[in-house]
Amino acid sequence: MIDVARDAGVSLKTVSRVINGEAGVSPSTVEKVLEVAASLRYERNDLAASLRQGTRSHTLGLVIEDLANPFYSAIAQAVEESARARDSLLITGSAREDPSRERELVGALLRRRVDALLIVPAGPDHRYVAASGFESRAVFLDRPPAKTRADTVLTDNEAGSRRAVAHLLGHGHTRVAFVGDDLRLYTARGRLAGYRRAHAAGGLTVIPELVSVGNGTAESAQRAATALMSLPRARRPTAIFTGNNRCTVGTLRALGRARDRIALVGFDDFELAELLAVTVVRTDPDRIGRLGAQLAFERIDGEDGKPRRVVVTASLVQRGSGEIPA
Amino acid sequence: MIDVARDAGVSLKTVSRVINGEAGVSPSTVEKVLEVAASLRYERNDLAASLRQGTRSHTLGLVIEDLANPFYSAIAQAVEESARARDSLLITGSAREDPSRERELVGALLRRRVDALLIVPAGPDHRYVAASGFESRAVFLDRPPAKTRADTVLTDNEAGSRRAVAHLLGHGHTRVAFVGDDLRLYTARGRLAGYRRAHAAGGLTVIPELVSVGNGTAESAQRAATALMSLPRARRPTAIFTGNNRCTVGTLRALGRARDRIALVGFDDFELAELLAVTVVRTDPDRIGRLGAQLAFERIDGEDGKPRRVVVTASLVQRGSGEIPA
DNA sequence: ACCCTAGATGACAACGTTGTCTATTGTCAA
DNA sequence: TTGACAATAGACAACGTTGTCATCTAGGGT
Repeated sequence: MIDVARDAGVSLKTVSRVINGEAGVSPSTVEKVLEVAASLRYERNDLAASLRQGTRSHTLGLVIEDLANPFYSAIAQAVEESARARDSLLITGSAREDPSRERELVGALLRRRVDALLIVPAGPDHRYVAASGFESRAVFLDRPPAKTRADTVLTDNEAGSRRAVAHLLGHGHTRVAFVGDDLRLYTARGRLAGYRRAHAAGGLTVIPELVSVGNGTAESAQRAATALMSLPRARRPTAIFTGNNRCTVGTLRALGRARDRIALVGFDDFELAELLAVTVVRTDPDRIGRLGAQLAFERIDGEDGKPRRVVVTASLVQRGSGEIPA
Repeated sequence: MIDVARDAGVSLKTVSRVINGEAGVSPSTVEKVLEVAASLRYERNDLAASLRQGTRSHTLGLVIEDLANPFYSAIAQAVEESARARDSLLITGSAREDPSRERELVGALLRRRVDALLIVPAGPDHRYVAASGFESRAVFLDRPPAKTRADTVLTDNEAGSRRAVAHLLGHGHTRVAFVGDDLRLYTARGRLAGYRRAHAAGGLTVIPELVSVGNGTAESAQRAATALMSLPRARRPTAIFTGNNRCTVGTLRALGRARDRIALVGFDDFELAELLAVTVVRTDPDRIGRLGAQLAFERIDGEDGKPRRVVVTASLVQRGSGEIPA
């Protein structure tokens, strides 16, 4: 900018005014400055500007589990879209279910002075966010913060799951298996709780050997489903409820040709579910991302009330696999 | 930092030294400073630091088509992973095939002084990147830059596509349809070219009515495939080659139950392709992202040779759908 | 001729860091 | 005792902006 000022024969401040479109500069000066700026390929340094202004960096930070998982990338896409609508850029990092990685990422984003932070939490303790004093500008997505209070956007896991399992029970199944994720995950716990609640509501008891909990990979779900299908016929499930998209994929792989005989409802929609005729409980990552960004921007705009919690409902989408009778 | 200095009774510079782990500070001073820093919840301002240092911002910019498309989100994930390995953060934006959006994003990233830029280009002209003087730190992914030279990582679309179509021809098909994307896309052109080359190599002429080009959505591919299937039997294709993952999905939807009678090979692998027994030409977005990041960091590290071009091969993965005879 | 005002412009400090250089110690060898 | 040197610490400027305030000019009203 100083070069532009020199070449245009004006002061630094005048160039600043022109670049930022401020009033109070004569048209002829504006023209001259813009000309010189263009010829010098001048690009304003936004880092310096936001340092000087001290307030906004026009940047949002997003810490997510895994950008390659369609559920999370849909969230990221929605957040990015919302950020752009507010002239902000998005810095993204994947924590991969590793609490220390989550924490490092959060630290890096804070040091980079993001205006707000959206987090799909992996860790068992988020007091460190509060300790940094940033909890009022943090929004937790898909899972609540632990040992800390902050804005949160969640899916109604339990209700969605209850509905799915009730749907299966309604088709006459009495041996409905659960293939879910590690119970350290909030979402996994909620979904298992819904599974239990549906059983209770239907007057059935949960059969322990039909409940299996994996480690979050499609492979572990595949192994679990294979094991279930290898049970003696009398103990074998006639329906399976899967706890998330990876579990559903793994289970589908395990079922193979048996798909037509086993009822299946999965949590999370996925791209080809329609083609595979898989009945699912549809979560809405786009909505989660958008609502999260909205809460974040409200905080940025000065909202300083108590932590808020928004719950997004999950609805059953019938496509055939969940309607196979017992 | 100034507060820490005051409270610890030392100079600003000493605090800076402690925070950055520089040598030449007595252990007792280090301890005192760290104590005060912790009690004040001090977090270094990386923006100010990189402004002062002037060299690196430890940030990579990524402009991608659509974060929600698994192909691109896999690229993003790979780039983010590589960035982290070099202590950098990733700023991502989706251009959604809109050249002006691409350009805005690039501008925003340059103003934010990213160390390098990775772009999946949407526009028909990238001279603006060269005009900004940043072309030596730009890496183009999946598609080459237009009217400009810069580092590029591409898939070998033509060879992959040739292999796929030759595979179909090898199974006796003589009426192989092409369901592809808008030919303004580099990848779409390369894939169509491979389709033609395979025909030429097999001594066949391309049948115009079997070549359809959509607008990039799964829906347009679905319509195209439906139209193909509605042709009178004698003119109907016995095999279809689809130009990317969205085209494959759309075509699968259109085929529905007819899937068992029509051979199909798709370009791009997708998560459930295995389950659906779809033969594909597998592209490697993870590799593209990693190689792109590698080129970018080499430039950051001072490499200033000519623009480089890396080509990633695409290999045929047989799963059944491509092996249905004519 | 005088003052006043509005418009245009500039000088300067500040944002939060760090690089460079200098000052102050204390230690050791000659 | 002196000088040399290392270890430690601080002063100051600078990175590229922008907010605040001051200055300057021209024009208008009296």
